[in-house]
Amino acid sequence: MASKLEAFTRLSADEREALARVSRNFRYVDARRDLISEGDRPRCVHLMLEGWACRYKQLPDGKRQIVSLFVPGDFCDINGYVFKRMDHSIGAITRLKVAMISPEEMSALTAERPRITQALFWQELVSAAVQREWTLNLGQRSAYERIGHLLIELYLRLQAVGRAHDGRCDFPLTQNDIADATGLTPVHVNRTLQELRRDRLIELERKQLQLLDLPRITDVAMFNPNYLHLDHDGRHLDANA
Amino acid sequence: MASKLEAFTRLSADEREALARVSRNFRYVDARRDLISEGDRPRCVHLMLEGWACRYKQLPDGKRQIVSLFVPGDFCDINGYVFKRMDHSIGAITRLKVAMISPEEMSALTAERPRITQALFWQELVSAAVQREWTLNLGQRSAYERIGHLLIELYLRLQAVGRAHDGRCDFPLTQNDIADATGLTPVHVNRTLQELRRDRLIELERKQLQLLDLPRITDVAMFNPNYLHLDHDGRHLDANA
DNA sequence: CGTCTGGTTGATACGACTCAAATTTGGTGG
DNA sequence: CCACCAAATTTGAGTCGTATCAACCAGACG
Repeated sequence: MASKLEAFTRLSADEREALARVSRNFRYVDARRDLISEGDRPRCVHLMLEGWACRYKQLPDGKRQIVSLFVPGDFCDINGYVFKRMDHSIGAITRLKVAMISPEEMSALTAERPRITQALFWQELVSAAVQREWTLNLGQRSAYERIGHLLIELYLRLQAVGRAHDGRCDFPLTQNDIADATGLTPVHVNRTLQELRRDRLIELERKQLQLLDLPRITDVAMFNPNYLHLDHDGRHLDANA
Repeated sequence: MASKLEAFTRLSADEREALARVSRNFRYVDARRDLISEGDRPRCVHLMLEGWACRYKQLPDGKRQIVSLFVPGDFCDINGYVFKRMDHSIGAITRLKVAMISPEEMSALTAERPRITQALFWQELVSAAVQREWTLNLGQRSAYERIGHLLIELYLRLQAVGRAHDGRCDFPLTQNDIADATGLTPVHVNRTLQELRRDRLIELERKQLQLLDLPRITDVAMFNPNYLHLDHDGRHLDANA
């Protein structure tokens, strides 16, 4: 498992071993199944080992909003178990391999390992920054920009964990999922994707995304990578420095 | 200062005293001034003592999105100083009285005071939950519901710190601010507020908001207070229990 | 093969935006 | 206390982006 934590700071052999140990207790979840649902009592932290998931909220009238996406290496709800009840659901986009980490294991993992603690903390802060950027995305960008922005973000996040190269990456979201994440209708997502293709900015088929011109799409989607904090501000924690 | 922390757990005299001490180093900020701007290097935690502020992000084309609002008792960017650069700005809505707390003071405040640490942590988690709800708000609700939702949220948050009663509270946002927070145009906000007034759901003038029928507006805005976690899950930390 | 899910197309409707101007409010200085 | 100015709110007319509804199509799968 190429933990995302390595994107923040290089870990020592011991730290890596501890992470691997905690990941040994995993399970598989079918695509389109909930890992945990709104109203449930949270019991453990999930670490995504394989596949994509999403956090979503639903309205009484049936409308659904995907509020976050999780890709391999992401922890979800590190602190979730502090609340008595989930105020949202976590659903599998694809078939999933996830580690289940109990609060006790979590404490054991972080005790005496400040670099891991710090890296987890870091990831939480980045998640919050991403959530703010999504707010901006939904509030101020057009459909075209919004979808472009989403594609770039996911590409860069996958790249940070070694799962994207040369503008190419897996992209298992259906147009319906994209609609739920961007606050658009599936029909309009379809037409907008066609526009992006026509403009030679992307190719997207068979769950494979290719960004054809990263500088240009970055520009038209007004994508500013600041918020991902990928510039390794955490280097000073490098175990091998 | 009626600290918002008291909304989560009752504090002991010592804890309250420590908070008061740390609040002694405050400054005033004029309305419409930035407390800190995107790109700046964060240097301290801010605690809102008086007045309202917002967190916002701006796009190259000039569009602006308010991504969070801060009311008295809120800490902003408790962990902000972990990042090298701010990925957003904090602006004063009204004239502001804010405590400036250095990272060192922050450590001193929390060291040996687990209830304060816990309460701060709690507030961060609630902020994240609010951010997710805003994502839902922007993505799935109509203008009418969206504005209604915002009004209810702020009313309840103010109520939690003793600044709202009987459906009434201060509401210093201009229609322009509401527009920036809801992703609508000021003109449309104006018309939608008129609708809410016509439907006898709210009164809003001279920066005073009155919710005329909380059950009904809660229903039409599909407001579910879960996400604010106001149900005192943190009671077990009560210093006086 | 039929069925299902995901993707595509067309026609039409409507919610929210734009632009421009008028009006009201609140603050400031004479 | 009034005159003035800037900021905030309101109104009107016209447009546009996105939603809606309803088919239809393609590939995957049992």
